[in-house]
Amino acid sequence: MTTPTPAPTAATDGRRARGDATRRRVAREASMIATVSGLDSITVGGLSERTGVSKSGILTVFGSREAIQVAAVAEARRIYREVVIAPVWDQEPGAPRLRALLESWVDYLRAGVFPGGCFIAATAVEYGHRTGPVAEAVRRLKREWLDLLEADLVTAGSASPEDDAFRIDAYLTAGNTQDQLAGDETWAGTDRAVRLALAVIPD
Amino acid sequence: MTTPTPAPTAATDGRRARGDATRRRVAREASMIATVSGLDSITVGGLSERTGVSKSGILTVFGSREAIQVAAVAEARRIYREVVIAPVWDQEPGAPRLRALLESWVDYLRAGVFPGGCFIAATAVEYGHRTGPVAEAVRRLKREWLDLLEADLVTAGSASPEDDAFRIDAYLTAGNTQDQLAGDETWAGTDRAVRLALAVIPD
DNA sequence: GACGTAAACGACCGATCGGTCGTACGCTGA
DNA sequence: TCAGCGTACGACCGATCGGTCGTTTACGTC
Repeated sequence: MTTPTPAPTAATDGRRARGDATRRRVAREASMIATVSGLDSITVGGLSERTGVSKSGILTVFGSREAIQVAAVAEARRIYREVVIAPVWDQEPGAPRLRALLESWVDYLRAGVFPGGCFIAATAVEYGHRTGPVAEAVRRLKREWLDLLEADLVTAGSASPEDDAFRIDAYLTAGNTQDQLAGDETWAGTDRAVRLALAVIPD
Repeated sequence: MTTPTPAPTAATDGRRARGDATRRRVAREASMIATVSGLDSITVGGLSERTGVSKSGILTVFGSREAIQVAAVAEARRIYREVVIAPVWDQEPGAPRLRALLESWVDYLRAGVFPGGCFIAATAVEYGHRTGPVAEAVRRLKREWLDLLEADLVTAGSASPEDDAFRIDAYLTAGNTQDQLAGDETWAGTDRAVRLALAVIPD
């Protein structure tokens, strides 16, 4: 929040400083809603209530509801990279970084960064078979995550990196779902997921 | 309200034959919609268009939208038991039945029984952290499936049936999601899932 | 064949949806 | 200082949402 907006698309032009702040606030809230009720349940009126920005104010900045959904995915990606990936990126690539990544991921879940658990897990299923900009953004996000796992698995000397990335992702996703379903705070699902995922990593 | 609630287990009472037929037709269509767009996107108007039954006609039989969603889960469970489980139930319990179950599951996906892939995978995430009758029905369905796997894993002599049921379910769910995301008809995700799942089964 | 009741219908309700429009405010560069 | 543009607002729009109500249809029972 203190970073001087290294925004990917948003203009760093001083004239847009005010709008960018609103953009991010709304997009951030939208990403929160998405993990709880899905990207589809994002409504302009709902965002207006939560953020205090008027409906028309939100729509002047984003243009359409679909643009809000795309921005929500982008913001979730930004948060994900900041909270999960960045803290472990200085670790030695391969098995050590993978192990650190798993710990970081479970921390991110327990910290309640997103109120509805893992953003990717929540949206990948929902928009799996749809078309359009939102679906594409979701697809890209999931693909990016799997590629990240696979790259470090290659470095770690995995005999079948693609299979192993699939397995690790499957465990984490299933663990997240189980914890969401159970509703309790024991994190039994993610605990099991990380334990099984660690067994996949070579060495 | 004073909803008639024509019994959860469809009455065989002759007087209700007509209503039951409509009930099933609508519930079936609702379950199809749920796999594609989620249980939340079930609308009375949409069901009316697809089935030809009027909006008020649907609501006189079900009473409320929530009742339709619950019925959709129940109908999906019925279909699932009929298409996936029943055909392999005569197999020898344990490893043989588990292997047959995996093949049956992948057949059920490729046959396009549900247009949006696996019903359980689609709904478990969506209603994971909610409360109410619909969420409870979804939870029960998922629990039932995991228990089914675990029971046969115990018979098969698994050293840790709970872990192994978790792993098999995780693979299948992730495979389903991957195929939905890819959109192609190669079934690469479910192929991989079944292959990895088979490796989990003892013997 | 008459009767009773579940089933199905069309019309209609208030609420909310995404989105438009005209206007007012405030910051920035000239 | 002032013009210009990005930002934000309230009011309003047609469409659609879940649901209600009174009436009509169709079927099973006697």
